[in-house]
Amino acid sequence: MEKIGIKEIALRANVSTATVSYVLNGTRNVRPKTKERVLKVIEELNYRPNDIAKSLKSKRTNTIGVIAEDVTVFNVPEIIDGINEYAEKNDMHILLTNLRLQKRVGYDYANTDHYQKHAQDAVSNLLSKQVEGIIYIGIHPRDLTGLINTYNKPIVYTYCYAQNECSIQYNDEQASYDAIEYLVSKGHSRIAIISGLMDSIPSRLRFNGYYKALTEFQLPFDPQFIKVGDWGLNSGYHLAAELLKLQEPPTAILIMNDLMAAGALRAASEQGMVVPTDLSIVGFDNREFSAYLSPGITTMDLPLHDMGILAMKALYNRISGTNEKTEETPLCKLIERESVAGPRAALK
Amino acid sequence: MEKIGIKEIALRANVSTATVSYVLNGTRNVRPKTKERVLKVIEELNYRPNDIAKSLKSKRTNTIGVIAEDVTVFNVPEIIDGINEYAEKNDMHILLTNLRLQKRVGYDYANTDHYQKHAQDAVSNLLSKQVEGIIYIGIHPRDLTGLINTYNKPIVYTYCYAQNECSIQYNDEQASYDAIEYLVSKGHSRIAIISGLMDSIPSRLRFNGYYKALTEFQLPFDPQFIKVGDWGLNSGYHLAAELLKLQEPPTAILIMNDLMAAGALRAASEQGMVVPTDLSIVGFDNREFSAYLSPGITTMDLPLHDMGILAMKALYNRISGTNEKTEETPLCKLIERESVAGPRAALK
DNA sequence: AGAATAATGTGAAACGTTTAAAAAGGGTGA
DNA sequence: TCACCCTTTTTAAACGTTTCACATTATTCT
Repeated sequence: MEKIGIKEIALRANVSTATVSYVLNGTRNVRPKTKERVLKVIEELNYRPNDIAKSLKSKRTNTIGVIAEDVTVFNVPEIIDGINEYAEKNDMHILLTNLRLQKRVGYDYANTDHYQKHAQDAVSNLLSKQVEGIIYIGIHPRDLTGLINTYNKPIVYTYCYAQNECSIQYNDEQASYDAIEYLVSKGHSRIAIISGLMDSIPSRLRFNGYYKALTEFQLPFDPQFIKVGDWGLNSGYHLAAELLKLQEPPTAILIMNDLMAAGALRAASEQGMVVPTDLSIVGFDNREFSAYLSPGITTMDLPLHDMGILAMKALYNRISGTNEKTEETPLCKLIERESVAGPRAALK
Repeated sequence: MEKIGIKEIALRANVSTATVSYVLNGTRNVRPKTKERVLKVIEELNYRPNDIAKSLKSKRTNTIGVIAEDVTVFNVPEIIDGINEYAEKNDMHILLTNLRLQKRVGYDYANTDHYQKHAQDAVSNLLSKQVEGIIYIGIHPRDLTGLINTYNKPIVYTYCYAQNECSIQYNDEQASYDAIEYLVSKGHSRIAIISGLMDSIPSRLRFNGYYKALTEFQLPFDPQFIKVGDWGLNSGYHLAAELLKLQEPPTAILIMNDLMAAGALRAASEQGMVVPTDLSIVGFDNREFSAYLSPGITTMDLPLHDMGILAMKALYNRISGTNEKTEETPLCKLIERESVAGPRAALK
C-alpha cells in the first residue's frame, strides 16, 4: 500500500493539486463535474488528507494541549470531559500531558521549583508540537502565580487559582454561603466549620462565605466552632470528635470536603450520635462514595464539567481572537441527601 | 516576535541549516566549536524546533491516539495514567479522543452500528493526524470483534475483549478463582455468586473461575447460589436478599462488582445480619467507596495501571517493529478489608 | 458576434524540517 | 609539499499540503 497524497489524486483525476485542495476544503468554487471526478478518485483510493502537511502550510494545528497535574485525581476526568465536549464541537483535538505529580516518588509539593520544571517541560513539548493553546488543570487548588512561560500562546488555568492569568474557577465563597443558608433554612444556628488547609485559596474563600453568611443571618460567630483540617478522612474524624465534645456542641457542621465529612460521620456514630437527627453535616465535592455511605452525605457538587467547557471556551476565544472575555464563574450545586435535618433542639 | 526557524539560526550562527539540524538531533558529528556557536544562538533566540515540520519530513510523529469510550468512568483514568507512564518514557505523546458514550443522549448500547460510526470517525481523525498507533479503551467490558479499520496502523485494545486483535486484559478467570480460594481458606464452603450481565465476557470468565474453584476444592455446586445481576447497586441488593432468604443461605458471596456488593451490604443489614460475622462478601473493582463503607469491602483490585502500561508497551513494540509479542496478562489482587471472616458455623 | 466579466483551473512557491550526496577542510605520512 | 583519507560542512531536494497570481474557459450583456 503505497502512500497516496494529493498529487496522486490530482494525477488520476486529471486536475491540478490546487483543484483537489479546493474540493477538499471548499475553499473555492469548483465545477460540479470536476468536483465529482475528484471526489470519486478520493473515494476509490480511500484517501485521507495528511494533517501534518496541512498544518505546516496553514499554520493551524487545531490542537490544544491539556496539562493535568494528575489525571487519576477524582475531579480531573470530568473536567477533561468538559474540555473535550467543547473542543469536539469546534473540531479541536487534545494533546494530553499528565504530570503524574501524585505518583512521582519523593515529590515535594511545597517546593514550587520542583514541579516548575516538570510543568515548563510539558509546556515546551506541547509548544513544539505547535498546539494553539494550553489548558492547565491543577489538582489541589493552589496558587500558581503565572509561573509558566507559554511564549505568547494563550493558556487558561482551571481548578487552580492563577493570578494575572485567565483562570476558570467555581465560586467558592458563594458555595460556602449557600451551604450555610441551606442549614439556616433548616433551622440551624449553631453551625461549625471544618476547613481544609488554610494555605489553599479555596479554603480561605469558603471560610469567607461561611463568615459572611453568619453575619448576614445574624448568627453568633464562635471561635470554638472553627476547625482546620488537612483534607484527610482522619482529620475530619478527629476534628468532628472535638466539636462534639464541646459543652455546647454545634448542631451542624460544614465540612470542606467529603473525605473529612466521612470521617466526621464515623466520629459521630462512635459517640452514639445519629446523623442527621443529632448532627447535620454538609460536605463538599460530591464524591461517588458520598452517595453510598449511610446516611448519604448532603454535599456541594462541583461544576467540573462546566469548568472544562468554560475553560475550553475561554481558550478557544483567545485562539480565534474573539475578544469577548466571557469568563463566567460556574456555581456549585447542593446535592441533598440524608445527612441534614433540622436541629434536635428545634424538634423538641 | 517573528517566527524563527532553523534557517534563522543557521544564518546567525553562520552555518548551514543541515548543520543546525545535526547539532539539534545529534545525527552526525559536528565540531565542538561550531556546535557551541549554534547552541548559543539557539539559546539566545529561545528557539524551539517545529515538530510539525519535523514530522512531515521524517514521517514520525511520536504520537499515538488514545480512544476512550468515556474518560469519566472510574477505571479509565488509571489506565490512561499507565499508558502515559510508558509513553513518557519513550518520548511518545498522546492525542486523546473521548467518545463520551455514556453521555450521548439516546445512545443505544445494544446497537453496534450506532457507536461504530463514532469509533470509526475517531480513528479516521487520528489517522489524519498521523498517529503511529492507537489504543482503544472500552469501558464496560464487551466484545468488539475487530470492528475498526485502522488502515494498517497498529491498534491495541484494552479493557474490552477484542477477538483477533491485540487486546490487554487482566485474567478474569484467575481473579474469580483466587477470590474463591481465599474464601475457602477462611473456612467457607457455602459460597454463592452474584454475576454481572451474562452477555459480557468477563462475567462468563469469572463464572468459569468460580466453577473451576468449586470443583477443584470439591465444594457442592448449588444452582440456587447462582444469581445474575445487572451491575447496578439495586440488583445486588435484591439478589443478595434472595440469597439470604434461602432455607440454607450461603455463608459467603462473591459479587462481580463493588456496586452490587454495596447493595448486598445494605440487604444484609436490613435483614439484621452483620457482615462479616453472618455473611462474608468479596467484591470486584476496588472502587474508592469500598474503603469507606462499613464494613469496608474486601475486593479484587483491577490492575488498571498495569494494563495501561502493557497496552502502551504492546503498541510501542508494534510501532518499532520489535516483534517480541510480550502480551502479558496482569493479575487482579485481593484487597483485604472487613467484609470477610470465617463462616459463622465454623465459629460455633 | 464580440467584448466584458465572472467562474474555474493551473503552476509554482512556500511552510520548517531532514538527509542524501557532494564539497570542503584538516591531519597524516611519505 | 603533496596525495590521501577521514571528518566536518554545505547544497539542494524532498515531505504533502495551501494559496497567490495568473491563465483559461464559460457566461452574460449589448
